[in-house]
Amino acid sequence: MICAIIKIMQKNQKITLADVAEAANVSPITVSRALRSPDKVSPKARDRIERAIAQLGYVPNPAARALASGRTDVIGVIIPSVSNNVFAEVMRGMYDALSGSGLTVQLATTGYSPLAEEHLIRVFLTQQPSGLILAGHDQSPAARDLLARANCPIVQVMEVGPKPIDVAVGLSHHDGAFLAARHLIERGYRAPAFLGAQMDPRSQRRLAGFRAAMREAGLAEVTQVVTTPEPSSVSMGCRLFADLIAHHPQIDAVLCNNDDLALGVLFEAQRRNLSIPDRLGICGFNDLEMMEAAQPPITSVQTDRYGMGQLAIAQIRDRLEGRGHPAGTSIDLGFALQIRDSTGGWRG
Amino acid sequence: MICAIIKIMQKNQKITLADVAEAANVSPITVSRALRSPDKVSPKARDRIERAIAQLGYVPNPAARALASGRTDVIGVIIPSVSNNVFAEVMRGMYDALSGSGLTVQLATTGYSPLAEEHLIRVFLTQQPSGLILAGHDQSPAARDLLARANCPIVQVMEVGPKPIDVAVGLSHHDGAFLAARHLIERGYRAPAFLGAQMDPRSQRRLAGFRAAMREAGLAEVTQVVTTPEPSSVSMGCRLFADLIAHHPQIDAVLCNNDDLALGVLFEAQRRNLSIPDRLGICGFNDLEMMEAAQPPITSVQTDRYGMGQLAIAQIRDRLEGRGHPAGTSIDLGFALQIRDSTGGWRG
DNA sequence: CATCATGATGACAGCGCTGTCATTCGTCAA
DNA sequence: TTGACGAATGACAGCGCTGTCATCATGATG
Repeated sequence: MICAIIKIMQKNQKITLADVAEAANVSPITVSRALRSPDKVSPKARDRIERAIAQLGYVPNPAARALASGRTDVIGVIIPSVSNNVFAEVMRGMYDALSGSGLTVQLATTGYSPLAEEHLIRVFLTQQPSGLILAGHDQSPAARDLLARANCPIVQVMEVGPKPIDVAVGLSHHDGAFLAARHLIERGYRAPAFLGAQMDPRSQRRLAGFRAAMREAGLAEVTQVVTTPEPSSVSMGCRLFADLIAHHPQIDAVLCNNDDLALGVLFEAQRRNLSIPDRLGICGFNDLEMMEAAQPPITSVQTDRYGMGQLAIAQIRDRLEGRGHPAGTSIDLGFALQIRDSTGGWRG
Repeated sequence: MICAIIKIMQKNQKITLADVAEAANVSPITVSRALRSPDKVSPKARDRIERAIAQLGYVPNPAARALASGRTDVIGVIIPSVSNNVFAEVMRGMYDALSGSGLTVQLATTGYSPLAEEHLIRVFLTQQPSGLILAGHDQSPAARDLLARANCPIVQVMEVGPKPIDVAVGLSHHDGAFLAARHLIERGYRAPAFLGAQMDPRSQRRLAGFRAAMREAGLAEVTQVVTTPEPSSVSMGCRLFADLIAHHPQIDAVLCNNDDLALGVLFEAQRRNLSIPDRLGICGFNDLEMMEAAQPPITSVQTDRYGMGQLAIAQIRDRLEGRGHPAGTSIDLGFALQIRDSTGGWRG
């Protein structure tokens, strides 16, 4: 075996499965099997093969594997944007859940364009992916059509909705915002406003939840809503709030579409010496780590973004192994309103 | 052509290059050429081929392409962690620079482990990538060895250092921190401290820059340094600062390893009613968007993370087209100290 | 001892595309 | 009209691996 290995190394070329086979003195197909389903190869052969692989530093060629098998071991992930820190946590969950699976994530971004999403879905699907992960439920009809025909697990993350294409993992943004808005009302705020940037579908549903709570409380009339299609940021929170308070000084609380905005509102309110939570209540969405650290700590709707990513990958892995939830399942990870000082704190 | 297309569609199978060829009434190889180098195909044929591609919805199979050509159109990107918001901006720059190139990014994370990095480099390199992007200059000797032998462009991002493997795009973290520390001294702070979490090599160099400035000012004796290997976060900033001020109440300024920590320091100082910038100066690193929005706005060392990502991809694209900088080039994107109220503000 | 089931292994072809040549065709100068 | 030349196109083989089926050795069974 040693001399076989030396001979092969001397070729100084890419090490292929055939080289490993030669070194281990078996046929290529046996090496392939040892890699794919080790239990179908005798321990003796397996041992020799493993040793040969280690000594030659063999790494399988995924292109050849994909071509021959028609599968790719690639999970396509289509999200609106990489710089949205909400997705960063989701991605982290995915990468962690991937480990040891031989699967790879292929990330693509739509820039919040449904057409771009449709195109990416089309491209991914022709590539025979092991799975597809999409953000949200608002795929175009054509895209849903493509996806319905797909023969790989499809997970919609971020949100649960009425009709998952296959499996959905997320939460109800409507309900989260509804609960947060109701909390503001319970705390005695009588003129809450909604601040939103980058009004994607999930933001729209949060807004709807806010409105529903206001209607319920008979406050629909006094409610103010300020939104912008521009990306969300802390400075945007400052600007939107400055705009809001300039035109509607009677506002006494703000439900923010996300935590970046909430932090901006906090800063801007501090600049204007509006005392929090007495003069102004602030509530965010997502509960980024910094909400609790802020001064005062900011109330927010906690979402399990890391868990969403993890679970999405886990679902696909389960499916590939014949387990997992059936098509049509929604997994609601829920949310938890984290009540902090910015809305008056916890009153047992 | 129409009836050829109908015939092909009826097979209801994957559309291959051969199908396109049949529909366009040319040989497969001509279709391949039309895709790869359109100028080598007559306009007439090209037109028919393009029409056939559109009507059939043909998408090339990258696995087959990779196998046949020995190239993959994949750029491997190896970074420590996806949840570090510094890398999010870099990634955004990369994705933007990728558009229209047919190239794809394959992201992998090391979890700050040099061994994991070495393994990933090995795996990526055997895959014949179009390029490789690495974070920093601290690859293991074995990894550098592998990389030196690689026959694809390699870009080290985040940092410029003495001996780039191929091309480096970044800045001097030492100098950035040095300048920031000197600024604190110029502002009259006489007992500055350094706060650091997740002390990766770049953080170490920032610390070195801080120390150099302190020595220069003859303040090495009074200097305090608090670090932790744990991940950086706003709450970690609160905790580290609480720890620091408890043991060393004489501290009058803090240079933070990054902006998360700086924000945490701001919040914690506010909780303790330490007035900023009079009782305490705060300086961050990276200049995340929220630094300017904070109350008071926080001084920070601005870095062009988006530009780094963009330039890294642009370098690889240039190289693939035979242009671009020669091996051994370092591109220093520099930094800019953004002086704000948290260190006393700008004094012309 | 013959028969069969079982597990282990191998031969063969082909996945979809592209590199390398060879061939065809039209065009122009001699 | 002929030959030479370049542009356009095609034939062929093979990239590295795996699915399918066939083969072989082994031990269990009656």
